[in-house]
Amino acid sequence: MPELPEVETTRRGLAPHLVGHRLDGASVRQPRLRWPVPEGLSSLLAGRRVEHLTRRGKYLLLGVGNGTLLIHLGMSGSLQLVPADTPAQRHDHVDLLVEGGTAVRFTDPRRFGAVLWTAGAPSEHPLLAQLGPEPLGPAFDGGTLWQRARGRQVAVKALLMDSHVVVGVGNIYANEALFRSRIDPRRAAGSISALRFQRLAEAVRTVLTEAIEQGGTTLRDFVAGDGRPGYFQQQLQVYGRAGRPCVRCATALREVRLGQRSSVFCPRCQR
DNA sequence: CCCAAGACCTGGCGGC
DNA sequence: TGCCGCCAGGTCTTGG
Repeated sequence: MPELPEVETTRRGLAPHLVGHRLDGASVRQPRLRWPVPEGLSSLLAGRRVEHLTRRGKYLLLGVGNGTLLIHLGMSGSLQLVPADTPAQRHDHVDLLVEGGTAVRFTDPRRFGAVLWTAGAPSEHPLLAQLGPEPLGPAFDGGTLWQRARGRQVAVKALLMDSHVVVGVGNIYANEALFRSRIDPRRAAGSISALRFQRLAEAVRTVLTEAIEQGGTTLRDFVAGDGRPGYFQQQLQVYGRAGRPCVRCATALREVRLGQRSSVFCPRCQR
């Protein structure tokens, strides 16, 4: 489900209901996520006021004073605001209880997501410390991509999806950004010119920005924290369109697998 | 260091 | 209808 725009959409939906509010604790029904949910989570949170809800890559960071709750949605995770007495379904693993009777409910059928706690600086947490720049921040441009690509044989699409190179670009938006910048996803990263990386970085920026503006991409049942669906799916030009005509030249779009991920591209427009 | 594949999970779909 | 294999928005870990 979630790439950066979906995580950001979730963050924006939840922030007004969390920041400045006090937590009553947490209810953990299934602690076995990607990593175990910390024991004693509820007492760490109980009575604390939420200071901020921010995002680093695809991680949500909930700051509560004595530490930070790190939440990753994995492939199938979502967060929704519900009345705290709403009966839990099979995959509703964790509730963050907000003073006044609401809960932020973490649901994740595949359990690739994570709910972790760090008492120190989040940026020093092992999972965050090695992350590349934010694609919408000032540290990301074609130059950083080109630098990281030098001498590398990996497919440019794999490089783009490497969170140590740049965070937040998952399979959907990698496909879309490569189409927009007319780069063949299979190209060896090190063989691409600085100018073309400039165009790629620009495409990453615009496609993510547009997706955030439209509330993310709704696939299956993604909904933001406030329960509204995203509308970006209608804007996808290649993802999920294998065999259908290219929007630019009408050539049938091709699908190949790169690093076990489906990659769709126009064999004529993308070189 | 670089790269590909495996691992972790569940659910939905197409095909037989 | 039932079963089987494959696919899915992520990313850490392992092995060559």
